[in-house]
Amino acid sequence: MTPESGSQQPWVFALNNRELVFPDSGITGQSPDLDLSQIPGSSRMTASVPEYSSISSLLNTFQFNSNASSILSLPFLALPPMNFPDFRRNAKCAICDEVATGRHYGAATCFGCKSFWRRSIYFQRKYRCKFDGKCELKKAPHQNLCRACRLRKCFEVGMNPEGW
Amino acid sequence: MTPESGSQQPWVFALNNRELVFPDSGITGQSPDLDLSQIPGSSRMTASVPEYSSISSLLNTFQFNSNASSILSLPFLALPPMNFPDFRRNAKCAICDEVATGRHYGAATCFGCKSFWRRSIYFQRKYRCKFDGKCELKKAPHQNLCRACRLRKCFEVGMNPEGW
DNA sequence: CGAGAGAACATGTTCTGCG
DNA sequence: TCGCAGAACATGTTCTCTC
Ligand SMILES: [Zn+2]
Ligand SMILES: [Zn+2]
Ligand SMILES: [Zn+2]
Ligand SMILES: [Zn+2]
Repeated sequence: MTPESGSQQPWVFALNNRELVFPDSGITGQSPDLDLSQIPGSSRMTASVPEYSSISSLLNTFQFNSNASSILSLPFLALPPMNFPDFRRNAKCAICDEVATGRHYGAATCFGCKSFWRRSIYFQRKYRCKFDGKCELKKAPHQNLCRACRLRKCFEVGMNPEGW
Repeated sequence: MTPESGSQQPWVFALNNRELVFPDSGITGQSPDLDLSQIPGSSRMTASVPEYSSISSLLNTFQFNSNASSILSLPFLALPPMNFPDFRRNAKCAICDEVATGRHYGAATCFGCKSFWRRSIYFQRKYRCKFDGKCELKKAPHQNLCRACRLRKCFEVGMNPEGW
């Protein structure tokens, strides 16, 4: 699937390593903290977006039609600017099932995952999953998220260990 | 409504200040940490319980038919022993919308409310509600429960400030 | 002003000791 | 062995600072 196919459809572009375009909204801009070359298999990523009225529908469509080799970089790529209409209500944390509060260490995450990442890096934590390494990162009563699976996902999504 | 009316119905009794009876299950026992005289309006409390198969249905029926003057003492009163079948899955925190993990400071609460109470007492915290003093004590993303309303409910339910 | 890093603080979960 | 108080630790939210 390439931008040329399906002529009637608008497209979401990663123009190059540092630029995203949302043609439907007219938003075009550079993202200084975005470096696609560091995300495996995502140096060129496009997706068909038939139509959308909110961030959440855009993200869903983007995810559904994407031909990227790794789905894990999607939340990172698809994150629109903070002033995009609707962002705050609809953006999902790239790590867990919370609402994202903004970009933290390069990814759209909630406050919890932001702090978890900072502390894990600062203390150089090593975790081991008690199960199959595929834990669902969803909050349940009286139980924290699996630390090993949470930290692994932080790395996969490309969170920056050094801040900025 | 008194135990004498509706002869066919089983009853839940607070026999006296320190004893509860669940006739349907045959459970009778003393509860050393139960002192009804300290709960306003609850020195004599009875309720009709037509039938029940689990704690949750018992609690619902108890709450619905109770003629107690204050509904706030119900979770305290209705709490069965920890070894009662089904307790762990069905007991609700007397303060918030979590699952209760046991009796803490005299009430059936979750770990969170247990710690909140201990710290509030230890540090002698005074809180002021930002709203109308009737906040719903239900967890929402990126927001803590209203401290003032939470602590007030802890007192109303009769949590013990001194531990035991 | 707004966004976000890091510190400070509040909250929630697990561990330890005791009865 | 079990229940729970309190301590210890982990997690989550708010504040402060800088850009
Ligand atoms: Zn998260
Ligand atoms: Zn895991
Ligand atoms: Zn609670
Ligand atoms: Zn309140």
